[in-house]
Amino acid sequence: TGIVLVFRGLEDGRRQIVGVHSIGDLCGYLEKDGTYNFSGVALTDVEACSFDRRRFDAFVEHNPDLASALANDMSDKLKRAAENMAVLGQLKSQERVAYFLLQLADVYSRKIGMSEPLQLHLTREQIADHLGLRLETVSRAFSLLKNDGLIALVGADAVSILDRKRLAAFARLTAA
Amino acid sequence: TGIVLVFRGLEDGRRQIVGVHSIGDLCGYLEKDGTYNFSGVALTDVEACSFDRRRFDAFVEHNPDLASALANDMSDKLKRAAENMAVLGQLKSQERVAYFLLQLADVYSRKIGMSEPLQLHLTREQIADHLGLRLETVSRAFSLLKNDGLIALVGADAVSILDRKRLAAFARLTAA
DNA sequence: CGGTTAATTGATCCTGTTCAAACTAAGTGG
DNA sequence: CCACTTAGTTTGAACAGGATCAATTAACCG
Repeated sequence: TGIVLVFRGLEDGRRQIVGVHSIGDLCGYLEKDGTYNFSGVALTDVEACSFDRRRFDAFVEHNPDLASALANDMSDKLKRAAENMAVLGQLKSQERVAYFLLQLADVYSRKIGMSEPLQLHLTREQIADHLGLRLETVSRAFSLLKNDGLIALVGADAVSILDRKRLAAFARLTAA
Repeated sequence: TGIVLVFRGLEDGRRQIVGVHSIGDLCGYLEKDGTYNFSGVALTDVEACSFDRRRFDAFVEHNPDLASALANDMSDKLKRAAENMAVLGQLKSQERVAYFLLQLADVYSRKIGMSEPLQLHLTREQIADHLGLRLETVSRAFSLLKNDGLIALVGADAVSILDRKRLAAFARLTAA
């Protein structure tokens, strides 16, 4: 349970949030050698299960079903990662924010049965780090989308999607 | 053998190159369902082996070594993908180009024993699509790096790295 | 050698950054 | 209960890095 942010940081403080892990996600099991290339922060209280690497691998080896589930998970992460590259490389600020919201809505509806309005759990700055923008730009994007009637801001940490269709059209790549 | 570009395209022509596959790489084996989310172009003549999906999976199941090799490959791709996100999200044009060159040099030295000067095999536009820039910006970045004495341009499709140290310092994230 | 494609360079414009100020919401202690 | 603090958000104005448009130059090939 809980939400964990995985990110890559540069020495000068810039950082890129690389994944948002929540309930049921595998996390950090990808390092073969001892090195961790990414850092994580818990945003909420987190409950996690940890496994001994060797024993886990051994167990997987004898459970083809689990192995293929893991492979699927990886392949899914990879797909998502590639998608995010397209977002970071091609989309402009408002498109990125629109995409982010749809992605989030998708995760929520899949993990927990749809909660409207959408709880962000992330500050503007964290969203910005995720999307390769500055917090001010994210804030402006929210305002613009609100003025266009696509979303509504509920407090500072929640959003309602008012016009999903148009929002999706806005985020050229459809999330899911 | 050969070089394949994997990319994600939007309807309006923008596209993000998501991976550069060359000799020995697995390619496109990640789709569990029938859907392909990414496209590929062969830059050079390509020789590839294709396998029947079912039989391949079955074979993997009985070869733990192969299975773990595949898992390693995936995990490596994932690491690289996350790294690229940081590049796309945080670095500025010249840093991206510097990173790209180091990454390329690394691949070459690993796959083929170091070939100096570095053969790009990509047009400025393809590099731009890879780095989330425009071809003009890439060209300017090359020029600037050249004027700073970090690299030398050999014809239009090859580059010599003159000062690897400083170049690496320039690309805040070290490739490899 | 001429013709074609890609690369370079220049000038202008626009998006997002940066710096700064004002505003909001949620605590905290008197 | 209310003034005061603090962290986060919103908004504004000036600036900068890339994008875009356009023209020139270089490399390649028949």
